[in-house]
Amino acid sequence: MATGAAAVFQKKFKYHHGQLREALIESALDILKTQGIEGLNLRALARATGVTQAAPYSHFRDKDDLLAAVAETGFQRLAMQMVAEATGLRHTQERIEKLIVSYIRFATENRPLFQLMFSRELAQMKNYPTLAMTAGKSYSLISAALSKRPSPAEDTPFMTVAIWSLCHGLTTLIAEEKINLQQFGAASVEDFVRRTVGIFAAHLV
Amino acid sequence: MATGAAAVFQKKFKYHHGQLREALIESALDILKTQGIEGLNLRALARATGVTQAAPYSHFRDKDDLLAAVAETGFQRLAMQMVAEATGLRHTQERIEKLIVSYIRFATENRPLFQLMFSRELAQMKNYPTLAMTAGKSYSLISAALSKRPSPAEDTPFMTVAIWSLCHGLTTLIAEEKINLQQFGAASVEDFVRRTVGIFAAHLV
DNA sequence: TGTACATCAGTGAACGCGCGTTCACTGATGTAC
DNA sequence: TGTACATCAGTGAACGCGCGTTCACTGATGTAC
Repeated sequence: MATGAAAVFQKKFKYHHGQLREALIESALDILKTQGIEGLNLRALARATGVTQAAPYSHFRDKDDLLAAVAETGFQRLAMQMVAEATGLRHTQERIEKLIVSYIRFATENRPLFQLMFSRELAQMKNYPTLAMTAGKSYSLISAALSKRPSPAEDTPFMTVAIWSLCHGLTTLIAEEKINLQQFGAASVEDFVRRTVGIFAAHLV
Repeated sequence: MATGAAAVFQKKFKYHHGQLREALIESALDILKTQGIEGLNLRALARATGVTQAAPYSHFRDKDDLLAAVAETGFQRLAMQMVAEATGLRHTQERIEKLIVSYIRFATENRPLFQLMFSRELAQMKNYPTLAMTAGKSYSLISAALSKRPSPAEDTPFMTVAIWSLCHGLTTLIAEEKINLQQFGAASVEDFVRRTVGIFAAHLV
């Protein structure tokens, strides 16, 4: 069942798996990709990882615990992707645009994972402090880009929420197909974001 | 179980209810308010409406059908509230601000309903054309307000998505408690929105 | 270097419940004559 | 105006399955001596 990266972790013929925790997370990401959130249940997950359905309980307290770990991996990768794609861009507007484009790309290319990351199931999990921290990384990237402007104004906090909300709003609406890029005659996501964020240009110095 | 408005529709002692469809939707809204989405299942719903658990099937094909109807009611009320609160405001910026404030208020005061309206369960329902139409009403309100500017510029379409995304993004982030208004030293939602939307001011003429 | 033993990751099977849905029925309503 | 009958909204009971979780167990691993 599991394909690609997850297969690496499958050592079917050893009784002790060795890195089952990582393998489970990887399989979960696979399942999300191919079957969506609805397809992600512990039994299917165990099956895909080549292990009994009780085995995950050696590594995760319950399903929530596992979902939290999967989501956290998602947030980490999202932040890493944003950092990687925006390296070298020091001009504020360019950098902000790239960060947003990266955010949108991540969401559209990993839609079920993104849905999980912002699902209400996960929002209820107050007991996962590292999750909240990791989730804050992408916000920090945008926040940092804005506060390093040559002439930061006193409206910077509001500018930051505005850009952040714009980023997240655009992304969810695009990912859920409530905004259709083609209708705007935009050549690409880059183009679309440039023209949308451009409206803030005066404030981006 | 059902309280308030829903109670009106409860006629426990008549075999034929008479307006069960409306009563079910009303009870569903009650349940959402008190128990959240997780608490909304057909059995509990029937119980709250004072009817057997098979009764709803005379009015709704299946659970999805019912959820769609509930969500549609939500979209209708949202749009109505926005219209009502923004009546008389003709200055573009004022009107936009009021529409956004109204949107945010609706979401925070009807959080589970709002969650349902934008849930992935609902997003999958392509077979409910009236639902999609009703869902578009609040977008139309913002779009209309912007296109009626004295000097509409050619960036109006992008302006519209930007404002719309800002509106929806702010709202979800506030409703899911990922943005905390107090941290911004904003006196009220109105104040917060004014200062956030204010950043677009130059473009709002 | 080999043996005894604690540890614990994984097995296999079963529990149990929440919940959507179905089915044969019954009671109320309204319309034709 | 009263009676026969079709219609259909609601009843009561049961089906069934997906899925999280538990439990007594077993096989592998590593450490002390």
